[in-house]
Amino acid sequence: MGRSPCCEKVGLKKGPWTPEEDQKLIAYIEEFGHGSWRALPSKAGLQRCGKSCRLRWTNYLRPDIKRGKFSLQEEQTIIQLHALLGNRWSAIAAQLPRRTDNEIKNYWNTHLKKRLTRMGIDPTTHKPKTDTTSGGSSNCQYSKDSANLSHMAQWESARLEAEARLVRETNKMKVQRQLEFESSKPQTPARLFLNKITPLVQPSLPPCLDILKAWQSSWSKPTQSNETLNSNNSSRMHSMYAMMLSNDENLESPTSTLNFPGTTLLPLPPLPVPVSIPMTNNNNNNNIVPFNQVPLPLTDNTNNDDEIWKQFNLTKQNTEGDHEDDDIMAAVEAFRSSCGGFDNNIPPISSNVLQALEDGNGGDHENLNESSSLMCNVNLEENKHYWNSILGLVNESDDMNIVLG
DNA sequence: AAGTCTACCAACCGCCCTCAT
DNA sequence: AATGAGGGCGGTTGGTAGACT
Repeated sequence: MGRSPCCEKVGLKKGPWTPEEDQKLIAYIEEFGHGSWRALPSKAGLQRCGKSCRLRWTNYLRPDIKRGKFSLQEEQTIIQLHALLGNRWSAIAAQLPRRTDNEIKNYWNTHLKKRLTRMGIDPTTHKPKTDTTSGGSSNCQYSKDSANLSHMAQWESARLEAEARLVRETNKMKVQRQLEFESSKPQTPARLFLNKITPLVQPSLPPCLDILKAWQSSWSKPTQSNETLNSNNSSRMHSMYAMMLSNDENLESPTSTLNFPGTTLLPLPPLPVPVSIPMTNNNNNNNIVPFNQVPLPLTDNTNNDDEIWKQFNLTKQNTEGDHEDDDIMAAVEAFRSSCGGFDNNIPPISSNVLQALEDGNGGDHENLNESSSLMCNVNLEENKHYWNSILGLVNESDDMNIVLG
């Protein structure tokens, strides 16, 4: 026995909304709020089902929706989060202020997915597609490049997950404090959610700082060992190919500190010092901060990633076998140790992303330890090679586009 | 100019989850 | 515990506009 339909379908209009219908819906909601969606159409004088009204409002009519072209930063965020969360569009949307899950989903399907595919990356797994039908040295080189990309992705994935856990750990303490604080002052209005989020006051922090910081660290700092890289474990790819993918448009981003200046590899400029975002930005929010804007609890702008991973490995040894989340917690501990404690002003990350991470999308935990040692073993020459390889891949991709186009 | 193809995206559909009863 | 309402979510469809032949 199936569910009864949400409304009588007979006589109800379907298809595109007219401006008059939009106006009716807006006027009603602005005056009375949506209340029960099922009851709304008749009250508002609309020949639509409640579900249709809800979709129209949440995906199109809400005043706090940002429309138009996605920025490079947004693209990067989508790809990163998709790699972590898969097709959990609502969770991804929660990290992109003023974008709806539907819009992100469409953008993924029509733009990003194709771009990934064109780059030889499986958009589902975020792994490089392996071509077993052909051989040759160029393919060997490509495999190595892909492996390097994977290793970078492992690092990023680990960082993202560790960050999320780190912030959550901090928030457990903060929520309690905040509740205590809130109970001592008048209640603020509940936040409106755009797919459960609201537009946020953008902090001045450069987006994706965490990832870029990690990149800069791995790039700029020679490491101690020359152990061979193990390339058989691929992981998810994040912003490094987001930049590659964006190459067919404009690599210059107002927020990116990374550039591909032709074929010349230039040192990356120093990143700004992370600034703390106040726990309560503005008055009425749930302290949700875009995923990519959660600052690392760094106390200065020195490069401490190597130290982090040293600490990580030490902690890992001490906690091995305790829990499936040991890797993450070890990383958290490493952060904690290297940073000299938590920054008390770290904002929380939205719960759905954290939940998604916890729900099993941290499936690469087992790679964390390996990726840590891998990253520690990447030497400067290999990093140079890595970036040159990316340039090569990007150029190759462009050439292919020209030929195919 | 007309027909066809392609990309885009708003909207729909059906399943799932939560909550109240 | 079972049931149903309400709403959220992700996959898919279909209309439309622009590009191409």
